[in-house]
Amino acid sequence: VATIKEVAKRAGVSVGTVSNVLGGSVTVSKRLRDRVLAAIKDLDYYPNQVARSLKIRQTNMIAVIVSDLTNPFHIQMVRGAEDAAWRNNYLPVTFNSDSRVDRERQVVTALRGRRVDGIVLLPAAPDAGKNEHICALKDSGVPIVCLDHELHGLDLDCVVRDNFNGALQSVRHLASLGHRYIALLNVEPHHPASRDHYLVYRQALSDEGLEFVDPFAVSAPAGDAAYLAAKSVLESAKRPSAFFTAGAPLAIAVLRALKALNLRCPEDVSLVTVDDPVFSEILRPRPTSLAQPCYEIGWKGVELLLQRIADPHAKPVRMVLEPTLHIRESSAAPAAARA
Amino acid sequence: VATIKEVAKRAGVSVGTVSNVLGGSVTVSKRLRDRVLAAIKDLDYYPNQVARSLKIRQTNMIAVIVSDLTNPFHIQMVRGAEDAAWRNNYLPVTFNSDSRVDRERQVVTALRGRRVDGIVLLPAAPDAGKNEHICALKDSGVPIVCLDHELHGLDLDCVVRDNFNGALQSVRHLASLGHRYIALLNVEPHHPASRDHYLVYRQALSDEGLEFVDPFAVSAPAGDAAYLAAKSVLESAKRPSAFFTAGAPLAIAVLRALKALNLRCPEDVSLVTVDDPVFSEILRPRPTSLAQPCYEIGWKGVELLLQRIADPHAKPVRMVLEPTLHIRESSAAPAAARA
DNA sequence: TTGAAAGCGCTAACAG
DNA sequence: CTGTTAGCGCTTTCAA
Repeated sequence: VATIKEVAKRAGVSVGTVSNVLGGSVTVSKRLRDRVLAAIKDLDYYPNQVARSLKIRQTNMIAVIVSDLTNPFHIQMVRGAEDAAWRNNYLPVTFNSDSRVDRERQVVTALRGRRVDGIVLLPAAPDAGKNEHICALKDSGVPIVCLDHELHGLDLDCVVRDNFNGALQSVRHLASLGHRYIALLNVEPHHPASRDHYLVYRQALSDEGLEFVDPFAVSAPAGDAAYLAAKSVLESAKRPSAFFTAGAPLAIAVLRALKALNLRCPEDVSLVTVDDPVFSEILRPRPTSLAQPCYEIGWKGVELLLQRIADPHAKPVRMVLEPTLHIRESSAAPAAARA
Repeated sequence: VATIKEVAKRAGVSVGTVSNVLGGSVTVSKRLRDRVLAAIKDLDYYPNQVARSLKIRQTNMIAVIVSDLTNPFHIQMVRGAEDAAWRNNYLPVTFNSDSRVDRERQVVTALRGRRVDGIVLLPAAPDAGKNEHICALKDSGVPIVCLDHELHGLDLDCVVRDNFNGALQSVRHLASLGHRYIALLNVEPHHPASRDHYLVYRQALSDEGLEFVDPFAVSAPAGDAAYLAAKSVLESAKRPSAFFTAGAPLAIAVLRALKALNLRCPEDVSLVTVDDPVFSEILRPRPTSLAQPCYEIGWKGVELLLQRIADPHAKPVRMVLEPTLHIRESSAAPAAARA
């Protein structure tokens, strides 16, 4: 591989001149510039960014770390972050901690040595107290912005989504359709968003003057447990005419339960769910759902990061992005209202 | 950020000594080593890998480029590649070309400057002739291995999957269950694997002495087109008792068609499909499917790459990995055989 | 404008 | 064993 010195020799100029045609602030005469360009082409020369990084003390790379590459939400964040980085002339390099704190630690350690200019991070352990490696990273002065979580006590820039307004919208949509009894199938109780969903659900019910029926608010991780939970709700004497579910796996569970009970959606029971980029495409009926601003989280995340790089001492920002309700086939007026 | 010089000063030794305790081949006396270690800890020193890379002329990074991060197959390849890289003390950095050749070109160009030690690549344009950037990359001496495709005329190491044995196994499985008429729902005709599937399907039928019925072999991209195609086959006077589908979206289409016609799976019609890591989990009945060795492709890809790095002049290797048939609920003996 | 030269932080001889 | 030093390839003063 050719070096700048070889290019200089072949063009009959000094290395300084080559460096200048390569983008220095100094202008080079057309005559020399042409010779240099020709030499570059002849030698198939690519400037060594490693050397350049060492000299200018920045790498022009930003790292994108997510905790679960198999999670479609995370993927969208990666895509958003990548696009924003490219657009700003940074090279996005992405890493997957695979939800393992030790792997995340490895990545972070490697990155420190590699001198990336900044990191957008979707943490592997958002709640647990095991984040000293992040803390050390921050203390060492590497700009970090946290995606989709706030790290307890770390005071980082972060961009998160608003679970409140979204869930509120969903329940209101159902209420405005005429539903009086709306059930909730929530994520497992210890999930970070679980409490939010529950609170907002109750809030929305009372806003709309609807009765809260305790056994209509259930939660389950996914799969058969969720199916059974949904089924039990639907078998109540006073069956709800609508369901709000906190995720696609849960929506699928409700759909299975409906089928098992010979009920139709949306004719007998309406459904609104937190969106999932994959399942929304294939579910029938097409689910009315709350699209999550994941791509935007990634995008805004690197924008925030770039600001932070530009001004390391600014006050940390907390940005919150709204989901959007997409009304599709799974929600309709209840049979009672239509009769 | 601390440098090796500062560490040396604080420990009262030379930089050479620090470098040696940091992993040089030379041994350092315990006394000095302890002082150095202490200084490193005090200063929170992380060796600058950029400088190191410049000096030793290798970065210890390998790049993983896939064309579609939203594709679960690609994700698994990334995971396999990452794990293999970490295990071999390389830092895997992954990139997503988003199926755009221009983005892939950007990535590849950036990587050349960055001097990654090697690249495993799932090309954005496996068939099209628009791969001079890959060609140039190869000519410049960067080790590359190609995943899941062979690049026309480029003579690279590659690791691909075997579509033959897998499809063969699938049809044989159905035949051994007693099915006499097995339909094929193939991917769209111009898809690279389409022809393979078709050929193997016919081969397998003739191996098993089964009749090939031309209208039973159909193809469609996905969604409603696939649904309609499946439905038309199932409405034939002499309906097949089993289906082999070339992917999860197609399997879903068959399932939808069965439901629409009031047929059950596997009681009325059996189904075997090429596996999909996501859908297999949620489909009911659980599909008998041909698991694709995607994780292994990624893993073996970097192993091959490491060999290539070790011996740049070895003859390129073409490694082919077999899928595995997982027998689940969607395949059973046909009603006729059970009666 | 152009060229010469001093490093960026690290490793690897080499000499002591 | 330890210290000194010459670069790795590039950018950036500083003189000419």
